Amino acid sequence: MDKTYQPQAIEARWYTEWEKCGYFRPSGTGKPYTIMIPPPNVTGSLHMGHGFNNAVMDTLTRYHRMLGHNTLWQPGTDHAGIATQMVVERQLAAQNVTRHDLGREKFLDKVWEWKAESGGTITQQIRRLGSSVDWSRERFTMDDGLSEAVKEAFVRLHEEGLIYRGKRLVNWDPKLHTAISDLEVLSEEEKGSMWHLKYSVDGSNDILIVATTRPETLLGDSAVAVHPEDERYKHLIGKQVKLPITGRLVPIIGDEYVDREFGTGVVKITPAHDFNDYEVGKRHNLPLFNIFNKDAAIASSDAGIPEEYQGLDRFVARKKIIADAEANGWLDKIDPHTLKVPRGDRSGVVIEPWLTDQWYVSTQPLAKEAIAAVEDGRIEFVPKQYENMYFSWMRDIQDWCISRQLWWGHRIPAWYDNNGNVFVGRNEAEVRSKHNIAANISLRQDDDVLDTWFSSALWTFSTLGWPENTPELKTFHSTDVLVTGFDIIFFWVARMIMMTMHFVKNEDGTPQVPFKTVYVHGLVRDAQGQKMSKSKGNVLDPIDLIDGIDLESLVAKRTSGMMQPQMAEKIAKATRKEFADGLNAYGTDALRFTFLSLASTGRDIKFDVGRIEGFRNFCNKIWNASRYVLMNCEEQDCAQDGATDYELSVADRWIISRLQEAEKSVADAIAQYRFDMATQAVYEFFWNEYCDWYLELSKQVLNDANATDAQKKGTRRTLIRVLEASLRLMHPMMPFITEEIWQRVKMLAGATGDTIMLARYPQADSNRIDEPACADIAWLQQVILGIRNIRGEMNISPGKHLPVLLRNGDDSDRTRLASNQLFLMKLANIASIDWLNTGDTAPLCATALAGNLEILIPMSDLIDKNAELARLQKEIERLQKDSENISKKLDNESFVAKAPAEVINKERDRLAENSSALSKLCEQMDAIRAM
RNA sequence: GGGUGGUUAGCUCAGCUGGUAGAGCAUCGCCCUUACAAGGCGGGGGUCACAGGUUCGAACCCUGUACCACCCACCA
Repeated sequence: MDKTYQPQAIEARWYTEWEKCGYFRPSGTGKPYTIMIPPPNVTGSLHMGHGFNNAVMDTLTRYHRMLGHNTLWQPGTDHAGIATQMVVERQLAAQNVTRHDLGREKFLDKVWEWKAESGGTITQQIRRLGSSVDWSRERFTMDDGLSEAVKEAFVRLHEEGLIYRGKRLVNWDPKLHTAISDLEVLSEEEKGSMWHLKYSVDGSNDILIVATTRPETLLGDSAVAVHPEDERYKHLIGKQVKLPITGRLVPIIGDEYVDREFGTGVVKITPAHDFNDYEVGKRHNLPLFNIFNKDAAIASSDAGIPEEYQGLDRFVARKKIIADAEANGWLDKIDPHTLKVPRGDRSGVVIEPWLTDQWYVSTQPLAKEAIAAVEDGRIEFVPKQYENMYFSWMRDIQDWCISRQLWWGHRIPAWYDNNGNVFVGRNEAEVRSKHNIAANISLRQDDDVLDTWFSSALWTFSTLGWPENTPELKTFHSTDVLVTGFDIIFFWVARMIMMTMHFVKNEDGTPQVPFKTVYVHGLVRDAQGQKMSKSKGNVLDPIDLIDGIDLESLVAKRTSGMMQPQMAEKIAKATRKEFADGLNAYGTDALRFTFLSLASTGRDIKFDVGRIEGFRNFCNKIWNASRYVLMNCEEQDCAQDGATDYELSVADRWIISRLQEAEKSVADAIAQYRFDMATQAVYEFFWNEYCDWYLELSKQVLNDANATDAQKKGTRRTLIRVLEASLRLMHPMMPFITEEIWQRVKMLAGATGDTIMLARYPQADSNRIDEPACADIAWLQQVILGIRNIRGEMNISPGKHLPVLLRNGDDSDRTRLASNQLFLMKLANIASIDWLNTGDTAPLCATALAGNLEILIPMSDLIDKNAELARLQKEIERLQKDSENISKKLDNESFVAKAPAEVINKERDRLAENSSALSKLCEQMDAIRAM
C-alpha cells in the first residue's frame, strides 16, 4: 500500500468497476427496499445540496443492500420546464434570436440539443459521489414512458372532474409570459410608497381619499369600498365617485374586507388586478376591467383609458399618473410605506394578477387522503415537526394551476375545435372517436404545457412503469424513504402524496403511499451561515472538494458569468482571503463522511472546510492503520483455517467487545436517521479505540519474543478480523476507501466475495461482549493515563523510561498487573514496576491514583518538587469542590428521602472514593513537603 | 398577524425517558517512538441567552422575555 492515502488514485477505478459488474441493480431476493432519487434538473450541475442528499441516500442504500435487502435506488432527471427553457432562451438571446423567431418545433429541437449536450453532466457528477443508483433504470421526466404516465394521469383526473379549465385571476409573470402557481411567487418586503389620491364623489363636493400602493391600477377600478360600519363614510355607500383620468363613474360600496384602521379606510377596488379585489368584485357583481397586456403594459380596454396611457409599462404609467395627480390637484400626499412585493421565483419580476384561462387541479379532494396518511402514521416525517408545516399547508390548500405558457414540457392533452369547445383525451384520435368528431372538423391541441411539478408528482410510480401494473411497481412501491430538503415539501412532497394515493392502490383498493418516511434536511450553507449563491460568490462545488482546485481557478469560477459583474472584485477578495491555498483534494469519502457528520436534526448545515479536512485525516488514519495490520498479517498465520490453536488476549476480547457496541450504535443511529451519530460511533471506535489502544497493545504481543505462537495468532486474527468488520461497518458511509482496503484484507480475514458492497453488514452480537476483559482494559487505561498525565504535566520527555512504584492495591490490582504488566510497561514507557507494602514510606514521588491503587513515580532528579505540589493541589481542589457538592446533596434531607436509592448510593460511593483519594493526595503532599 | 426551529467551550455542533456538561476544529506544552507529523502524548477552556416556576435535583419539563433564522397569511 502507498504510504499516504491518495483518494483520487482509488476512487476513479472502483465506481466503474461496480457499475460494470451490475452491483447497483436490485438483487432480486430479500425484502424490497426502495429510494427514489429526487430528480435533478437534467441540464443542471451538482451543488452541495445534491452532495448532502446523495451521501444520505447512498448510505441508506448501501446499508440495506448489505443487510441483504432487494435494494433499488432509482435514478433519473427532471426536464425542469421554466429553468431549462430560460437557459436555452438566454443562449438564443446572445445571438439576438427569440424563441418566437424560431417557432415552437425548432425551438424544442434546440432544447433537446442542449439536453443532449449537457444532460450527462449531472449524472456523471452523481457517479463521482459514489452513489450506487441503478443506472440501468435511469429515467427522464420527458421520456416516452413517463410522458405516457403524465398524459394518463391528466386524462383520468379530468374524467373524474379533478382537473378543470377556468378563467380566473392567476399569478402572471410578465417577463416569462406564463402563469405560475402560488408557490412560485415569493413575497419580500420592499420599500415603496403609499399614495393618497382624491376621488370626488359624484353629485356633491365630497372628496374621498383612497390610499393605494398601486396607483396605476386606478385605470381599472370598478368601485371604491369602505367599511359598512364606518361612521365617516357609511352615508356615502351607494353613491358614485368619478375616477380621475378616465372619468368613469364607479360605485361606493360597503364591504367588511375594508380595515377602518388602515390607510384612510377607503380602498379602491380593481377586481381584474388584485386577488382581494377580485373576491370583493364577485360579492358585489362588479365589472372587471383588464387594463394590462401580457407584458403588464397598459392595454387598450373597455375601461376608457386615454390613448396617451396605452402601451405604457405599468411602472411608467404609475409615474405618469402621479405626475398627473400632482399637476391636477388630486394627489393628497405620499407616505413612505413598506409592502410585500410578489416576485416570480425564476424571473424576479413583479408578478401581476391577470385574468386568463388556465387548467387547474382541484386539490381539496386529493388532500383529504394525503392528510390522513400523515395523521395516522402511514407516512412519517423525520424530523417530526415538519408534519405541522405539511398539515397547515394541506388543510388550507388552494387549487393548483398546472398550465404554463411555455413550450418545453408535457403538452396538455386537450384539443379545441373552432367553436371553442375543449376535448381531453390521450391523443387526437381518441378525442375524435370519443366525441364523434368528424375528420373534416379541425382540432387544435392546447398550446400550453404542464407545470414541471405535475410530472414530478408522479415520480415514485411513473418510474416503475405505471400505468402498467409492472412487476417493479408491485415489488418496489411504496418506496421506503424520500430524502429531500424542506424547501420542496409543498412543491413536491405534498403533491406526490396526493397523486400517488389517488392513482396507486393496493389489491384491496386502499391507497398506496409514495413513501413511508420523509427524511427532511436543511439547506447547506457556507461557513458563515450564508445561503450559497452565484451572486454572493460563496458557492462551493462538491467536485472541487473532491478533486481540489487552485485559488486562481476558484476565483475565476466564482466571478465568471455573473449577473452583477460589479461584485466580482469583492468576491475575488473574499475568496482569496478564505481559501488562500485553494481547496485540497479531500476525496469523495471524506466529503460524504463530512455531510453525514453534519446530518443531525434537520436544521440548516453550515459547511466549514475545516470539518472535511478532519475527516480526510480520518481516512488517512484508516489507511495507515490498515497498512500496519497488513504488514503484520500478510504472509502470516492469522488463524483463519478453522483450527482453534490460537489464544485471545484481554485486549483481543476487549476490542471485539467494543466492536459489538460500535455496531449496535451504528445500527441504532441509522434506524433513527441520525447519521451524525453513526459517523461519530465509527470515528470514535476506529480512531480512539482500535488505533489508539488496540493497535498499540497488539504491538506488544507481536513484538514480544516471549509470546507464544497461539497468542500471536490470536492477535493477528483479531487485528485482521476487526479491521475487516470495521471496513464493512464504514462502507455505506465511505465506499471507496473501504473497498480498496477490503480487497487487500478479505482473504486474510477469511472473507469471501468480489466486493465489499455485497458483503454482509456487521451485526452486533451481545454474546461477544466480554465484561471482565473490558473492566481489565479500563483499569489498564486508567493506570497508563495516570502515568502519562504525570509525564505530560511534569514535562518529562516521552523517551524517558520511568520507574514506577505501586502501593495500596488490592488483589484484583495485583492480578491485573500480573497479566497486563507488559502492556503497561510498554504503553506507559516504564523501566520497572515494584510494589511497596502498605505503610512503607516511598521516596520523593509524583502520584496518580487508580481507585485505591497509588501509582508513584520517584521524582529524584526528574521532577520539580513545586510543580508536583502544584499539580497535586489542583487535583485536590477539584476533588474537594466535587465532594462539597455531593455532601450538600447528601445533607439535604429531602434528597435522601425522595431520590431513588440508586442515585443516593452512587453519590455516597463517589464521596467515599473522593475522600479516600483526597487523603492519599494530602498525605503525599505532606510527604513531599517533608522531604 | 399566526406558526416552527435555534441560543451549550474561541468556532461548528452533540447532549436519548431530568441524576458528575461532551466531540471535532482551534489553542497551549512535550515528542519526527520502526502504521500514521494528514501523526502521538498531555493540558487549558463553559453562570448551558435571560427571568421566573415545577422538582430532592433542570442544559433538559412549564411560563414569560430577548435576539437569530425560517414557514404561512388578503391588509389596500
